Amino acid sequence: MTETGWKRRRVTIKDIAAAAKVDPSTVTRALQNSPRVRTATLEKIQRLAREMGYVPNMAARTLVTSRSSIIGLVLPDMTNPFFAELARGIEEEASKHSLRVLTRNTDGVEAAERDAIGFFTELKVDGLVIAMSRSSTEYFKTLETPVPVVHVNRDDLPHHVSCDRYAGSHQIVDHMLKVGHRRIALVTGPAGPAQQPKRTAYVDALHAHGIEYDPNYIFAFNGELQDTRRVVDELLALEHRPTAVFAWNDLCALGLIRHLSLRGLQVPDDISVAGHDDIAIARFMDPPLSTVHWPMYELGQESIRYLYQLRQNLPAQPPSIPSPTVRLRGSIKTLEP
Amino acid sequence: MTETGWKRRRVTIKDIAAAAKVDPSTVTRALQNSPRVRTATLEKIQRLAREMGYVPNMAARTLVTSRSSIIGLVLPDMTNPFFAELARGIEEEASKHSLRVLTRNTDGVEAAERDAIGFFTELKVDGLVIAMSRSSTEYFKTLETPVPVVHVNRDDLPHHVSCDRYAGSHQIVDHMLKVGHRRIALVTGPAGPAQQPKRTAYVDALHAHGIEYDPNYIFAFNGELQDTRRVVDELLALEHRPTAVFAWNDLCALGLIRHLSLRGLQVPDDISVAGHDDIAIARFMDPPLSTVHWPMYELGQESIRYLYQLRQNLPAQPPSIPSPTVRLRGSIKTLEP
DNA sequence: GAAAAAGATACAAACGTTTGTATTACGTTA
DNA sequence: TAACGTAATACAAACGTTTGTATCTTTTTC
Repeated sequence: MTETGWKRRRVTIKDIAAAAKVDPSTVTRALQNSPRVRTATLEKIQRLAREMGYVPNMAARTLVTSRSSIIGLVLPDMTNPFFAELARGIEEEASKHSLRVLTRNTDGVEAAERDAIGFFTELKVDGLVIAMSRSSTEYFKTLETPVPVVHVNRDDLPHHVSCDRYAGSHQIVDHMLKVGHRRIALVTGPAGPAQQPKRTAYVDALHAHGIEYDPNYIFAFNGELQDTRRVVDELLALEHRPTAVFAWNDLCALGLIRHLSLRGLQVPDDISVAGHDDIAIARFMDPPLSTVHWPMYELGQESIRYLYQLRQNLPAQPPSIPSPTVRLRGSIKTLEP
Repeated sequence: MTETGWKRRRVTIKDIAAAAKVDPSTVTRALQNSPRVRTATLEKIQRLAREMGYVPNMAARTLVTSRSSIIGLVLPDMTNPFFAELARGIEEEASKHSLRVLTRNTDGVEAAERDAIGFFTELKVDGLVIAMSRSSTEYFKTLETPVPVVHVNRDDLPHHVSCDRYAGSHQIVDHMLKVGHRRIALVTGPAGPAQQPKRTAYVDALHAHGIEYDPNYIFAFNGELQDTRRVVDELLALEHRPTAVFAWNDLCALGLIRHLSLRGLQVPDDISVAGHDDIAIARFMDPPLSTVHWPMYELGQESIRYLYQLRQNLPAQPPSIPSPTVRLRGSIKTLEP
């Protein structure tokens, strides 16, 4: 008749109630520090709960309150450092509000995204953070979730957290122009809300320096790292090879640098490269990557704060995130003036 | 009296029961394709459920069945590509069993780890995958979780999924020796189960080539990327500078290469570097990193399969994962013989 | 054609909380 | 000291499922 190894029943509120000779409802209230219960009783109950190793049953609680203290996070791929950073920001901030985060990857597939949203509503999450979704504006407009939703990097949707897509890109292209580059290639990524502002910034910056933009210097990158090889091939096939490239993002820049190197071109001596996002490894690349710092971690934090306000029907206004800034490191070369 | 915008009550099993003129219990059974209900009824109910937009209430289900279809994942930091890969493997495999994955980061802090485990039990997860935990063997041995636990990369614990820590390391050091290196430095990481096997493999490989290992060539790296700078400084301060370095992991290698470069040493021409883990960007580094491929994705998958067996009390034996293999790329130079 | 077997469905309790309301106990005031 | 207000606690219903058992039908068997 040994004690250990017995799969003993979990201790519930009723057990505590019995031990304290009190009604279960009183236990609940004591546990949430309600002023309705006398201090002495409250303390006794809390002590008992601790001693007996009480651990609340979330399911039961959720059933009656229909809130789960879970917030759902939908993103393309957390393996991508860019999103991983977001996830950390969200998690950190969520834990301050004692909210938990459940993450689903969608690989940018719209169906997966909708499925994830379905799952989360089923789970009665307290809120939803959706990052970089591919789904259409219409879909979200008609979507009736019983919970608040905050979108990250989707300026076109009602409740979003984002920052200036134009400014950073403009600034870094402008910088390249200022240090003497005249032929600058732009590598664009898969269609999405980030597409247009970057392109406009690029064109504008060129114009401001009296340069007409040349469509031949714009390359479409499909988002897969391997695809950078093709881009490099095309880029080097140009009659007047660009002296600088503004890459879709840092990962893209990484791939470009790699394949340029394979083709015998050193960055930045033979060609300059700028990235976007400033993922953690950017500064450890060789050469360290000059890039636009996109504050994913902070965006994550803000999205939770925003959600939190929304949740209690506060008159929440979209948080304002400072404009992204340019981080100059070693991958852009100053040309002779 | 418009329809839209009304916050209408969620449809429950009872609603369907009413609509189908049948008992709720029959609806439940129909929904889980029980043979106890007549085919005609079953189809009617399922159709109704679809039409009425029924979505099950997880909380209620969990309350009565005490299973949540959620499995908890505890890892140090999903921002780290190494663990991100694991998470994807787990998620992918879990979704095949229609299990969902909830992730918590612990930053390698033991307290955070225990808290996470507590939270997950509270949530009544169906299983727990714990990766690279710092907590002591004793803790886990005495830990009484009501759910099965699988450890990733913890060969010392009862239920684990891992692969040969010795083989890959031995192989890559052996390779460096074979191509002519004689002074090979080892960079070790923070204490953990991976520590000893790597070191032993290193020492053994040296011995096999008739070389006595020199403690001065072993460097302790604290796991923070910035710390690689110090390591490089110490390394270069050596009287007889090593011609090759076996780094703790790929990220460490990245940092080392970076700081070596800052000090004017090119990899692999001036010094060779080998990594460990083979994270996604390893092949895109400059030079592409020679490393030991550690199959985190597969380990993730296996951990779920294992968990699944454990969960139904099958006589589950730890899955066997093939030994990690060496991926030779450009970061190890062949010296003159 | 009656009894037995099987098939289909209904009943009811349970899971562990939370919360609005009812009740009791205790001071306070007139 | 009776009436009252308030503080503390108890009662009971509800949340939406699941599941063992009971009941009612239909089919099979002799």
